[in-house]
Amino acid sequence: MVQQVAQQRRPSIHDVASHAGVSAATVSKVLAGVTTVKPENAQRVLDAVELLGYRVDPLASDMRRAKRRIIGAIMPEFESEFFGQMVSELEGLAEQRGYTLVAASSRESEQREKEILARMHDWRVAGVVLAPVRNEHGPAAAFMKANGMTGVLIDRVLADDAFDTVSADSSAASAEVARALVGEGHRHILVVGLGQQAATVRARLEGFRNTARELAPDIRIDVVLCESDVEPLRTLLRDYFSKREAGGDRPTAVYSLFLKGTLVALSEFRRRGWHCPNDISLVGFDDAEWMQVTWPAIAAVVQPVREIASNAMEFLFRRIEGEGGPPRARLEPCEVLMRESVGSPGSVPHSGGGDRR
Amino acid sequence: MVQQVAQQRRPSIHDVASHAGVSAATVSKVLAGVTTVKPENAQRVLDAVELLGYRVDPLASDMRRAKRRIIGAIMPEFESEFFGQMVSELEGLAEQRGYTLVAASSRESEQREKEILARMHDWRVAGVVLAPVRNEHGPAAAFMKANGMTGVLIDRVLADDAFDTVSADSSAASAEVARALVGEGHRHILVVGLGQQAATVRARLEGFRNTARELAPDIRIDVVLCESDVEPLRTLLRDYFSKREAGGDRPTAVYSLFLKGTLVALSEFRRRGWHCPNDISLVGFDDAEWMQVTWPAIAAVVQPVREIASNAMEFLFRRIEGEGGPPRARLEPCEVLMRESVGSPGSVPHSGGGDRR
DNA sequence: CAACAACGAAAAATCGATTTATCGATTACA
DNA sequence: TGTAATCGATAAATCGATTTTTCGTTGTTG
Repeated sequence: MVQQVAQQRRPSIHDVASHAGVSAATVSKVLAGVTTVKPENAQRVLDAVELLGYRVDPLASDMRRAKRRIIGAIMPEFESEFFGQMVSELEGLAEQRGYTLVAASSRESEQREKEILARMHDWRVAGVVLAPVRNEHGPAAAFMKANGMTGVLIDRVLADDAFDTVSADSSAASAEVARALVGEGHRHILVVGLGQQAATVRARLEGFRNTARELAPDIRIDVVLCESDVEPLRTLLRDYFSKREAGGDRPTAVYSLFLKGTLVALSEFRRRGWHCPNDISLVGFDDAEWMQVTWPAIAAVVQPVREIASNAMEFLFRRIEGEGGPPRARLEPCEVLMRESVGSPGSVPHSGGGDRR
Repeated sequence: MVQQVAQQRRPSIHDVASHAGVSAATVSKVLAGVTTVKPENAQRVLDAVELLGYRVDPLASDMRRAKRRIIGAIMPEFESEFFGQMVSELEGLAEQRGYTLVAASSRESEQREKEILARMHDWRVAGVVLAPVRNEHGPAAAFMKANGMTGVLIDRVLADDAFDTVSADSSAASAEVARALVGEGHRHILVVGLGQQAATVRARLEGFRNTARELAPDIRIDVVLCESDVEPLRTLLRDYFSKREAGGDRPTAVYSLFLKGTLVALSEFRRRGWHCPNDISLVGFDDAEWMQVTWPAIAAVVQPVREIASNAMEFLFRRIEGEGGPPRARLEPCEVLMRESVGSPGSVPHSGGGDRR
């Protein structure tokens, strides 16, 4: 039985060694699974470990290695389902490999992002999973490059010349959204995005625009981008709709390229008393649990969080283990859930409930 | 200027020492702000630090202390807004004090919770902020006690004989919800909860029930609890409503004691084609961003995340600094946002939009 | 002028592990 | 029988800091 006494000082490897009547080196070897230890001694070590309730101090253990068994994860925020799930997945995957995940949030600030990265470098983490605030060309990625850090870039990123990247296939998903909206008969669509996420926004926008124009050359696509913060979008959107409504040529559908945009759009619809899909259709990039229980259920692009996480970790650990070769850029396919918020322009709403995944 | 060369090995304190022509001990003292160093030498040390771009290795630095400058945070999950915000807040507060926050998710498993705690103990964290899966009497808290760890319990917890606790004042908030619902004329209300969160659920339920009965002695309060998992709740709720509808005595309002319950309730309403608040009113414990943009906006109890986090950290650091005295149990007041999902039984919906906080 | 306090900095011990070098005992081989 | 190879285990070095101890100078005082 383990001796569960509330002792002030935890037993060290030397305590185990003296209890077992061997040296600390021998204890270390037994615990590392080295076979050149006499079975009898090994057993005595294991007994002493059991008796004292000894556990290796991961900090001390990591001291002697150049790379510590720590993976750093930097997310733009923790508040959203997407990044919450991402951290959760990454945590599990790191754990599986005997690593500890240390997660930090950059709070959508590139300045903070870099500071966190510097701190992770201080910790001599074995690798970093970075979901950059803006894109792969930010100061954080530059810092990683300059300091020879091992890392993977995810989410708001397309490809990089130094790091492996993993992200959702925004372009393909957007093309599918375009097919759906054009198929429903929409010929005037507003796309809402965050300009800051340059690469991703471009991919999503182009993927949508190209397919839409291909299917309906006469289509009109308006774009409202807000540069950095989300809050200005509220005003931008309000002004946009006021102008369009005055002109009598308002869009019949909105495609939001990011979650907060979907919320802002819904908020604006509610302010104007518009209902989906009768008054306007809505599709959002990024799914959330609530979207399927509202009236109407909101159509959304589901990002493959699990796949992104597992590929990112897979890539990362290969690099940690010294694998060379050019950086890989991986795109994971998304699922598009067409729910009740989408209908034909001026149609009656769909019947029946939302999907139940 | 800092020499930003991608060097293979980072400079150690000895490198700085030899560059400055002093001993490592002196470098350490200068960096710690000890004043017994000759100004001239101090300057040379600082110059060498600048030149080499030296930064202290936090792991090595922590080795010599009994408690490391690491705070562990254990949350039941990362996916929800509530715990996401919580981690974000805790991270900031730990950072302010020069500590690193290592967050882990127990994934609603007490088994995992204890394992994580053991790992944090291995790391010799200075303190732990634990949001237990169930309540303060779980194996995790017992482990902390048995090993003399410093910690604070938050959220699903009321009071403890060993640790400070900080949580939302569920009881008061529930009383306010009761006043609102009874005030609207509801006399048959269903309360939905998770039995596993014993203490919290009891506080929320009793707070609601006591006030409701006080205001309307003839009120009927049904309770549907599901023990551990959320999924069974879906079935329980379906059966409950089927039976009630058959009996012709279905409730006119639902109060969900936790977020997922609110989602399940909404999902069940949608399945039955019921609309809030005409067919039924709904209030949920725990607010989320989307609740104010839906039709109708969902009434909710807003937990004071920031206050819980800052009090928890405040308590924790006081204990880390050796403060004694009996454990404190702190309750933070909630805000109740009565939105459009609440109305009088059989009434027409409220006019106007949702709130814009 | 000898004795002693004060000061600043170097040397050494320490934290808790891992890894390399070393050492003694046994076995193998010439 | 003497030397070499092998085996198992220990001593010692190492990781990168902090903290305690020691030591050499200066400066002060009786």
